[in-house]
Amino acid sequence: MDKTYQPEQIESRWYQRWETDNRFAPSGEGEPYSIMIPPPNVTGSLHMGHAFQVTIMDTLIRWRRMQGRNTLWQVGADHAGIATQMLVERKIAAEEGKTRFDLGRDAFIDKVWEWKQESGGHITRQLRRMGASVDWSRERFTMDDGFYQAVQEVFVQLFDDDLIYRGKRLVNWDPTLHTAISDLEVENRDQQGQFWHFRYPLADGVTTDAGLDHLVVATTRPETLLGDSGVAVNPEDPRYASLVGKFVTLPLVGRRIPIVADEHADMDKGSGCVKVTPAHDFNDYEVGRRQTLPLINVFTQDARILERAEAYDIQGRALPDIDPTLPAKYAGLDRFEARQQLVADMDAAGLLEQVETVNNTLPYGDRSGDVIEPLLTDQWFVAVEKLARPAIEAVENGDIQFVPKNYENMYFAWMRDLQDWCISRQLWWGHRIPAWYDEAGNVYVARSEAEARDKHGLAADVTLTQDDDVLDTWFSSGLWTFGTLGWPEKTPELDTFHPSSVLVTGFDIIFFWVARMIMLTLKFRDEVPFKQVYVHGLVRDGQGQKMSKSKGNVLDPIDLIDGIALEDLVDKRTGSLMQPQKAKAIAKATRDEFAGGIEAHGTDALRFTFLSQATTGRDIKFDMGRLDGYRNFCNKLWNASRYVLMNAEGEDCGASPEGQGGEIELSLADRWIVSRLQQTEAQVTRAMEEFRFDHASQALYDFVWNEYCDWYLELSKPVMWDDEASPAAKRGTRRTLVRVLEAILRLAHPMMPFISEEIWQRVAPLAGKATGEGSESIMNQPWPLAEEAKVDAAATRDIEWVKDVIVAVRNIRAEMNLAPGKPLDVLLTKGSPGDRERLEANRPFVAKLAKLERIEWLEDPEQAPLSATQLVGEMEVLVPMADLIDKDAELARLAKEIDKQDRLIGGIEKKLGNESFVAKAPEAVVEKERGKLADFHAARTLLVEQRDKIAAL
RNA sequence: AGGACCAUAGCUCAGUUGGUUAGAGCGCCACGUUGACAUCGUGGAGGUCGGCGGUUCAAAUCCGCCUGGUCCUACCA
Repeated sequence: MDKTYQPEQIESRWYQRWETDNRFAPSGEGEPYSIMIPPPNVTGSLHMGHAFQVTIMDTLIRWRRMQGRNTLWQVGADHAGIATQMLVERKIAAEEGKTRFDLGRDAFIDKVWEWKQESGGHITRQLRRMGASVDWSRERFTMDDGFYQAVQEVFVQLFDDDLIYRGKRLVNWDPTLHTAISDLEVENRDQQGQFWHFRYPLADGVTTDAGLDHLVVATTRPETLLGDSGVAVNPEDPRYASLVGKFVTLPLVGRRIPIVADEHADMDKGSGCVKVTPAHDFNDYEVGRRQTLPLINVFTQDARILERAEAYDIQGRALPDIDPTLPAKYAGLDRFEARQQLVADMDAAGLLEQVETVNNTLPYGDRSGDVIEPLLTDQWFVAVEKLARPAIEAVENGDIQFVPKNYENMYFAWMRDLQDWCISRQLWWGHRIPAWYDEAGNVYVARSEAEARDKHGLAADVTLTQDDDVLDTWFSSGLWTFGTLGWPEKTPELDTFHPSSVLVTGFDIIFFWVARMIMLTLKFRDEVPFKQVYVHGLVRDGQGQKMSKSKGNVLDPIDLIDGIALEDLVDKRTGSLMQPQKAKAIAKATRDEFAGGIEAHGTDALRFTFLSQATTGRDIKFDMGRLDGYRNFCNKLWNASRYVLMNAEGEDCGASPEGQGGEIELSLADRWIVSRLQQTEAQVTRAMEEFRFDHASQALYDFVWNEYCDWYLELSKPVMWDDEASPAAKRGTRRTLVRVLEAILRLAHPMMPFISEEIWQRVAPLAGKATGEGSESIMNQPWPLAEEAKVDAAATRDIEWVKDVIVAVRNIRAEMNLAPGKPLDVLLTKGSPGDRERLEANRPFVAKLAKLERIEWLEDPEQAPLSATQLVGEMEVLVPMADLIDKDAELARLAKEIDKQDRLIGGIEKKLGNESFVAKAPEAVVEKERGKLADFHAARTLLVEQRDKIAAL
């Protein structure tokens, strides 16, 4: 083995080997356990969030596989409609200077598939680098033929059950992408805006109670004035009661529009009058519905002003009686240009009463970054109410459990207030909606054109045209858990692996994805998609900032694994910025934070870092310090293994149960470490069951470093290196060294798959685990099971005593400034017979680890020479110090120590002096306090004696 | 406006059902290269657990209020 741990040399090799050996596929034996990967965008690349999520899933899968479960980790990718289409559009614009319209639908879709072929492998290669033990043979894509069949089936059935309908509705329209988007894809951003107060003249010579000939309405969106179809006042508002039913003349347009009473108008805001534009505002849409006002659309799909308005009733029927005339000067103007022009015109007409500056929020499309426009369009919707009810119940009754549980509230809150889901998108890349129209505009929904004709008895000469729209990406990913397993076919995989065991996901897509999966799966499978949802937090940078390209604080998991030079990192972060002026600041921040670039840490260290930071549901601030620390941990494990192999390879390790070479004798240390191993196994298993990966990793780390390496390996040296140790003792220690290490590796494997496999291959044969020509892998070894019978409380107490004595001597060395390597003589006194037995049983260990030349009992404590002292229980450890003591320094130190004991004693005496404490606290607690008091007193007495001795010098 | 979560050492975080001399890693200080590891070893310094009040024999832990931070939902005509 190399002297230092070199992750890059072992990681790629092992992953290939596992894959070739087909170790990721389900075993076909044992209780099923399955995880469906949240499908990443097919053209995307792996970011820190993926890496974190993949680590958790892989740890669960490897752990369950070792437990003998029949595990399936289903892998695949999402076609990601909008994101992918935008990407390819940008690409062809850059490379060929063309738009998708230049190419046409079919040619454009071919381009997208080409791009998928080219770049689709990127993220799968990165998943391999993370060590993800997914079953590649079952890889799926949401645009596969089979998956498309599932999507169609669901659409048609929902339509037949009246759960899908088509209608002209107000939707969130993205004027850049020319498509509807769902509420969830809208991002609300705070802005400073203006608030214009306009005068709307009253028609027919009517005046207000105050004698004015106009009403004042205010708006942040003057351009929508063109589409106003009424003015609302509150029904309770006495100021305007007489005006309800009268009309105003819409300025600049000249349309007569009614004054209606509606609770939407707030008496306390502004004038109490509000303009109503049902075709361009969601609230006004509702007012329009209640008051049967016409919907007057004045925008094109680019959000430019129409030449002639389009008027509809709430059912979407055209209203030919409404005069569609709009002032010609606005036609074709962009909404923001129109706004300026309109305000200027209102001002010129003397109708602008006031302009205020206000803070408001504006809706932005999360993909395009453009301001979203509520626009009246024909769209397909899922009626969610009926689907939501069982989905809520499934969580209420525990069929689905969220971990951590508080996300259930978030889920309920959203599900209780669900709007119908707009599923059509005016895109080309996606699942085309299986609906056909005849020339009269009648719609036929079916699995194919042929089926549509058949179902509705349409003659062959009737021309049918398929709907141009595609489905929301989340519609197809909502079928992920069963669509990947072959539904609508009846497959054995569906029977075996559905419902899946646990969904591992971020809280940000509970609404987008989790909720919709639950609804659709319950509807079509009549069972839940997964039994548990483990919700993890967001991976943020070291300062707690969200990682984003525009902030230039993104870390690439692959760079943490392989390392990256500073200049390359700077280039990566400052290249292709939307706002190039930020490049300088980003470059500086990067140089400051990563002066030497980023070293290679390896996948195992990265995974371990994620796991150690994976506390329940909280966001994690990614800590480079911990990454370094866990890389060091890998190195520690590596070197501990080198030590073990050095001592065990080619030797008799007592591998066979009978012992190959004869008797086996286990030392105290051997029994102790085996005992602690059982406890660690139980701890790690329990933590995994509770999804507490931080506790699991911590327990392993502590055991390996602080017990196995720091103590056990040191305690093994006297046996391994001492010629006087018996062959049976050497055999016992070798056997323990090897077996405990072998168990450690299995315990570590789900968290650190590569290093554990690499070392295990060398260690397993020595531990009696035959590997048959290297065909075995740690992946398929049994998960370590704690054996209660091997827990040895007496050995633990004895080792604690040995450690205490050694630490006492080390303390004295440090306090007295004695060189760590200088051999010392030590006296023990005031001990019990038990102390003497322990010393005799462990003398070589104490001597070796504390670097002592001699250890002697002092029968008469009164005879003690001037010494530095430490207490181990009742027993005193003395290091004679005659000439070496700095009297003043030592007196000062002792005074401080005595002071500390006094404080402790004072605290406990106060407690014990409190009658209600003694009366009400449990007996055990009181006893414990008494015990502590005695210990503190003993320590104090010793310190005082020592002080008096030194003072007398 | 409503709700959720968070506040513990310089930094990143643990701390089950109230009872610990409040922990870990990194960083810091001192000392140390003879045989697994300087990606290391030994020892150490560093915290009135955001503030105030309450419940209790006992509060980092339970309750209330306040402050600061993050996020979600809604509203802003």
